[in-house]
Amino acid sequence: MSTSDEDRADAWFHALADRTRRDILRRVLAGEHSVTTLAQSYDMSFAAVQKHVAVLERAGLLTKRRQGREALASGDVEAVRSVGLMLGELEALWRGRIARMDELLATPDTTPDATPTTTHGTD
Amino acid sequence: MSTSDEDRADAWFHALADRTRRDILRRVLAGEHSVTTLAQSYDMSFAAVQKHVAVLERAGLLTKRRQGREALASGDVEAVRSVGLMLGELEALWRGRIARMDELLATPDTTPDATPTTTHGTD
DNA sequence: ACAACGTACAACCAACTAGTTGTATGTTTC
DNA sequence: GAAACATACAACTAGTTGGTTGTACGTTGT
Repeated sequence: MSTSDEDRADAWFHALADRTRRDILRRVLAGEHSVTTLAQSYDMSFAAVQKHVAVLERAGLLTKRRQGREALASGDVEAVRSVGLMLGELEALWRGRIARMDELLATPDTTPDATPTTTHGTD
Repeated sequence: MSTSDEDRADAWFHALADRTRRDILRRVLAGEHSVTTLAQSYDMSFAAVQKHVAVLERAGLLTKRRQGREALASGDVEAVRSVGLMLGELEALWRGRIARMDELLATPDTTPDATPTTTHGTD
C-alpha cells in the first residue's frame, strides 16, 4: 500500500497552503519557466524560491527538466485534477447526508424506533 | 478588502493539509457531530481535537451551533466548492497554455511580434 | 446543591517552516 | 582556462504548528 493517499494529500495541501507557491504553480501551469526567471518575480532570495519549487516538485504538482544549465519547471495538471477529485469526494459525502435526510423525510411510517415528541423543538 | 482571496486560500489549504482535520471534515460533512463525539474517534486529547475543529472553523470549512452544553459541528459544502473552484482556475491556466501552443502551431507564417520570452511585470 | 459532563482556552514543548547567507557544482561564453 | 551564470544544498534564525496538561465556566441530572 506504499505511501498512503493521505500522505500525498498532506503534501498537496501543504504545498498549496503558501501563496508564493500557488503563484509559482500558476505560472508554471501557464508555461515553462526556469527557476531564476521565477525567482525574479518575487521579493525574496533565489534560494527561497528554489525551496518553494522543491516543495511543489516533491508534492508532484510540478516537474523539472534540465536544459543546459537551466532547470525548466512545468506544472502537472493531472496532479491538480487529483486534488480537485479529492474535494469532489468530500462533496459526495455531503450529498450522502442530504440523501439520508431525504430518505428520513420520505418514509414517515418506516421510522426505526418511536421517538414521540422531540424534546428539542422549542425554537 | 482587508482579507484577500489569498488569505482565505491560505486558511483553506492549511486547514486541509492535516489528515486529522480532513477526517473531521469528512465526518461533519456527512452529518452533525459534537466535539466530544469527534474527539472519541482519535487517539489524541480532547483539547487537540478541539483545536483542529477551531482551525477548520476559522477557515470557514465548518460551522458550529450550540445546543445546550454541546457544540454541534457541521461541514460547509459551499466552502469546499470554493476550494474546488480555485483548483479549476488553475486548470484553466493550463488550458490557456495549450491553447497558446495550438495557436502557435496553427499560424506558421503569422508570427506576431518578437516576444521570445514572456515578459512578466518586473515587480 | 452538587457532581458529572461538554466546551474553551492558556501555558508549555518538540518539531517543523519560511526565510536568510554562504558554499559547492556544473554550464555557457570569452 | 577563467569569468559569469544557473542551480543545489547546508547551516542558521525567528516564527508557527501540533501535541500535551491544567484550569475555568456553563449545562445536565440526581
